[in-house]
Amino acid sequence: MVDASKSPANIRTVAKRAHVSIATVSRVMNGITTVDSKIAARVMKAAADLEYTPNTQARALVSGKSGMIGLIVSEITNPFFPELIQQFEDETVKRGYEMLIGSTNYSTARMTQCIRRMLERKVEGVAVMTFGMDEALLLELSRRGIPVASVGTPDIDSITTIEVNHRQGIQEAIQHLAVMGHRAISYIGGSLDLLVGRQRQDAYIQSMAQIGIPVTPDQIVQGDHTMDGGVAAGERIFASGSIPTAILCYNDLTAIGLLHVISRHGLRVPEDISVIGFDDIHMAQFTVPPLTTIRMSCSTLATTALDALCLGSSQKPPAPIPVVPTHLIVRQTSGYPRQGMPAVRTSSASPVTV
Amino acid sequence: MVDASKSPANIRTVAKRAHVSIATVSRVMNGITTVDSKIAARVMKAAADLEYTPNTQARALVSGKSGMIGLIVSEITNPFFPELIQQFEDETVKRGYEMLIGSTNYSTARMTQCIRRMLERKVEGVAVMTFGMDEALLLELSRRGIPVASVGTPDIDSITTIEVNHRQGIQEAIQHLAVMGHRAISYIGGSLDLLVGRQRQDAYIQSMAQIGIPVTPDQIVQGDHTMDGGVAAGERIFASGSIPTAILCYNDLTAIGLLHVISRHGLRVPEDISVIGFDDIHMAQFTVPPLTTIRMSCSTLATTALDALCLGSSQKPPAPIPVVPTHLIVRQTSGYPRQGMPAVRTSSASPVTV
DNA sequence: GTGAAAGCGCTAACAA
DNA sequence: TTGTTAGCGCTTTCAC
Repeated sequence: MVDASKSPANIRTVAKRAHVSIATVSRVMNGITTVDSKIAARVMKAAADLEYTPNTQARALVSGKSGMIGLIVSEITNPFFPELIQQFEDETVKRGYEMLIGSTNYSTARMTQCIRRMLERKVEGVAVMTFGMDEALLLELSRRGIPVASVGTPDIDSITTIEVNHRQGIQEAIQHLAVMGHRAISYIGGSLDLLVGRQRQDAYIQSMAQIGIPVTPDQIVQGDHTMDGGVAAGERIFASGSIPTAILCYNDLTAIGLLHVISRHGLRVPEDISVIGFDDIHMAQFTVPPLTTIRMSCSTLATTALDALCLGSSQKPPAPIPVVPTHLIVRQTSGYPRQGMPAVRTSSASPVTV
Repeated sequence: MVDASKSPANIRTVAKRAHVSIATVSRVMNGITTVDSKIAARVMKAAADLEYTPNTQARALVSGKSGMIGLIVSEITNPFFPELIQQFEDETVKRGYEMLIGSTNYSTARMTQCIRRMLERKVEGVAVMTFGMDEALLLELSRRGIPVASVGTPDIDSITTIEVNHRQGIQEAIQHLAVMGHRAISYIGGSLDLLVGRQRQDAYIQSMAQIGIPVTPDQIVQGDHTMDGGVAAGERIFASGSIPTAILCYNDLTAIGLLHVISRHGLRVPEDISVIGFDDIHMAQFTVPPLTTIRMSCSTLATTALDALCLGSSQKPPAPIPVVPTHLIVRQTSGYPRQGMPAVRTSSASPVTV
């Protein structure tokens, strides 16, 4: 053991101590097997004694590989993303990479900044999990030779698209509701600026058509993928006076906001209104009552993206578009509708008379 | 505009195009003002034309500064941490750094790995927000000359400790309950392996003593800072048969799990049981009913830690220990207790008549 | 005010 | 199998 308070050991120090050349040290540290095992052992010991860790910067500089993978998410405060990030971190570290994370908060300025940071740090690949992103920015990356895997991007040759089959889960949800007798099923959407916002809304409309109910505009309420947005949308529905028997939400956060509003208005879930979310964040199991929702597996998303980035392998495969499935998870916010319109209860908060 | 698909521009390319030396380019890129403004402009233009971005690796190699700050958190899936990370990201980027994140998941192996990664990447400082961490690991960092700011670490000279005044918020909570007439106030704790777990529990015990109620062992139930832990602890309380009129929880996640259990048992919050959390995660505003909780400001935590890392300034100040306050936020899970024990209701589903 | 040149710590040709 | 050496792209003296 050595006093490491002085400048840390470098490859030369180790070489000297092991009585070999720096090339040999380099080989040993990189697991090149053509080194005599005796010598290798000596080098390892010297490295250990000196607490030597290879300088990543130098290694990156000469090899041109930074050993970092970028992950761009929309907002880290939406619990879905931390769960995704967690998976990502595990996977990247497992593959010997470092994860560089960036969040866009739906702002173009931040997206641009994110991309610039990724470029500067010379990431070896970028996974874009924003579910909708300025195409030009993505092209900027791939134009510079950086592999990009992005969910729900329009067809661009140089970018690996990962499809999420939103349709499937939403269809299951609508049918689940229809089977129980729901007809008045509204939808609180996410931003239509995001591709995923449009996709989920389309899926809702089509699934409704499939059960023979054409959607009217007033059945679609605009949300913004936050709990606050869910609250606002919920309030608008209550204010409209025509309360559906079931509401499908763009995501779980929206649903949680909605549950909050419903409770405030003294109605009960699912007796008065059924609520279905999307994402199946962990929290969904613990809402009151536990949230029926559509699961999108974030571990699948993470591994798919990382695989698509083709790390290790030399070239991208001809890429059959990977598709991530979604499925309905039935918990307790969905149930049989009452006959007719839900009765509004008198409540301490704010009685609504319909 | 130039075809960037070929190898990216470097400092030499730019120098050539601007008809200057690489030293001058370097000066311009680093904002050294001794450069003739005409020349500087020419360099800027050349750089822009070539879409030149300085190579961070090379810069790091020669300067010995990586431009990265490490942030170590316990678990990214506890919403408190993403909120903290968000603040951190904003702050580090604002200060011109990159954030390298690591999560320990309370596992020593992962902590070790985290530290190693930070060391390898030559971070210029590490903020440890795990609220309890192997001291040796922290020393390892500071022994190598890396500034460390850590919350709730025992006195170590080389490490900046950030204190959180858990006591204050918990005292406010207990008094808030006491004033309303609660006497039977239980506590669902976090892991006592974590310093913060011990601190909060002590604060609970002392605050109870302050209102004249010595805590008996059965009033403290062990949780594990997760929603599942909250559920389990709640179930144990119900199973014990002696149900308190109020329960203080180690954190909001625990409280959310507890709310879930209470609802399942057909009791009402706060009429039957008052519940108080800790952290004030954003979600706390949207639970049903909205959660009374103790706020620990994560932006304060982030900026305090970053300031403590003394980035930019040359040396650490003599460091009066920074203290982050906590405060009670009263929402709707706390209220007046009923007289006597809460009545246990027959079913979870059926309407509650009050 | 500007340029030439010496490295930062490492990898990868190439030699031996 | 091992060693020598030439850079990777940049910052930073030190001359001019």
